[in-house]
Amino acid sequence: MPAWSTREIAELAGTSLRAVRHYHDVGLLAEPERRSNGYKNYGVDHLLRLVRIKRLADLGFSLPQIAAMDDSDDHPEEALRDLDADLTRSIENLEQARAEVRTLIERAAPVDLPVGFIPPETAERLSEADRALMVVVSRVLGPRGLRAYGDLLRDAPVGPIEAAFDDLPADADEATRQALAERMAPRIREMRAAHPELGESRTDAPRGARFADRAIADAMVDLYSPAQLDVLRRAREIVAAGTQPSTSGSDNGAMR
Amino acid sequence: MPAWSTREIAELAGTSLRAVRHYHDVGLLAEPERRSNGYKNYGVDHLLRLVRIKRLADLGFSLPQIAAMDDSDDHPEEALRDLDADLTRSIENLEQARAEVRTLIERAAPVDLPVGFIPPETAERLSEADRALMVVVSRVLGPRGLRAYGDLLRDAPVGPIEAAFDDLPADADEATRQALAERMAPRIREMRAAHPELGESRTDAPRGARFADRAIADAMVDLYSPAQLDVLRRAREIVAAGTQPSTSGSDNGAMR
DNA sequence: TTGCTCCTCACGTCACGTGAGGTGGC
DNA sequence: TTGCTCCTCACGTCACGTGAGGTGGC
Repeated sequence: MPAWSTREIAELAGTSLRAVRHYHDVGLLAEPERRSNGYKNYGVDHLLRLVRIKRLADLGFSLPQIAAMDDSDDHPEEALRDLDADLTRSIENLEQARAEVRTLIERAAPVDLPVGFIPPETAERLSEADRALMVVVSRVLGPRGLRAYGDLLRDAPVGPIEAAFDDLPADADEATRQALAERMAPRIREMRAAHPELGESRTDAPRGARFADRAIADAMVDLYSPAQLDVLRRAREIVAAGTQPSTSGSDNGAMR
Repeated sequence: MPAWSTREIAELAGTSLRAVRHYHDVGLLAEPERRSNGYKNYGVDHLLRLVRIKRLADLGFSLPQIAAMDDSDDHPEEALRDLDADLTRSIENLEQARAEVRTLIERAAPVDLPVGFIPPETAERLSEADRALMVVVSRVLGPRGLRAYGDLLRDAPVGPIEAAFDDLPADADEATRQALAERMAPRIREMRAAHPELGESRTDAPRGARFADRAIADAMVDLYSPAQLDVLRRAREIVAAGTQPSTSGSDNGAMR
């Protein structure tokens, strides 16, 4: 008469002691007879069942799936095909993640910006505030709007005007701000001309153009100093004064 | 001033409401100021942090790993390489499982027997008891012993003698059992001659030859009827009487 | 008497999901 | 007053891991 202890069948089946008890708890494995001292006494039937459970679990079946299978069914074909599909899905998801991770490594790209949104060289020359703003923009715009902003950023000039804006002191006086605004206005005009699609960049925003506008405006208030915001406002006014009044709402000044 | 509600940043970041609260609970995300009514009021800084958490989590980092990262580090190269290795390991494990599942499907093989132990045609012609015994044997022997038994099973004859053994009534009388034993003895002799490696099949048993012997013997007691066991015993006696006494211990009668 | 094995609770893990029960703003 | 949103517990999920505290056999 076979007389295996819990530890023995566990080792025979290649599982842990706790796993055997867990299978008892969830009703996957019947409890065996006890000896007079209360010790469990497992037989061949338990080992067979346990080996089957362990095998199916190793293949990737969940315990409820194993419980639902007919124990006498040697070859549960449908369940196997379903499992194959599940495994394939899982593998694809992990491979997708790994591909992204490898892209990040190879291109030394920042993890925060969505891959492919803007090239790493572009990301590198952006100020902290600009990059933060880009993250907000990337969450709030639809794919079309995102592409428009990405293109804009890629072509964005980087020179003394931009540096002056980035480094503008919080207490810059009237004259300084007005002067900077006047230097920036032509730039904004150029960018809008080069990227007419920006006007419709918020039409496919997932949560609506209004929400996107407010989010971007709010973010700018948070990310730029009052002096910088004042310069942007002045520059937009100059641009507006020199052209037809825009019929679409605010536009946040075509990137600075 | 930005003023997003919990639901709003959750949707902006593409996470669930509960996830945001969970990140608060585990200290990954600071709680924002409250309005007078106790509602949370999130700002751009929270959104940036949340987007980063979500992004890293999607790539496969655990929350503790994310917590351990320097938030100002744009490109945590070492962590990315570690993650790449982790993902590769996970993918390999799943691919291994999928390969086994596909082998099972293609060859319509029974799930209980280890792949490659015996070919499916062989498995198909075994009796219930024999297959159960094989499962026990497969858990108790080492690779060398397993191979020996696999070879033995593959070559095992299937004819009237085996059928007579399988169908032996539990109340078969003396004469019947003795007659069957005499017919089986030559078969056993042949099998032992053809598979001399069987004598050492238990030398690489992971838990020791004694344990393996006892387990197999116990299993046979469970799986065969007393009449069948009696026939095996008689057949082994006949074999032993016609040959030199074996120096190695019991051998469970070379498969049945 | 001393180790060693076995037993039964029962909490911990991981990243949230899912109500329960209550309150504030329109 | 009626929905709708927000809030805070707090238990559930999944497959066990890991002690805690106690007992039996040599």
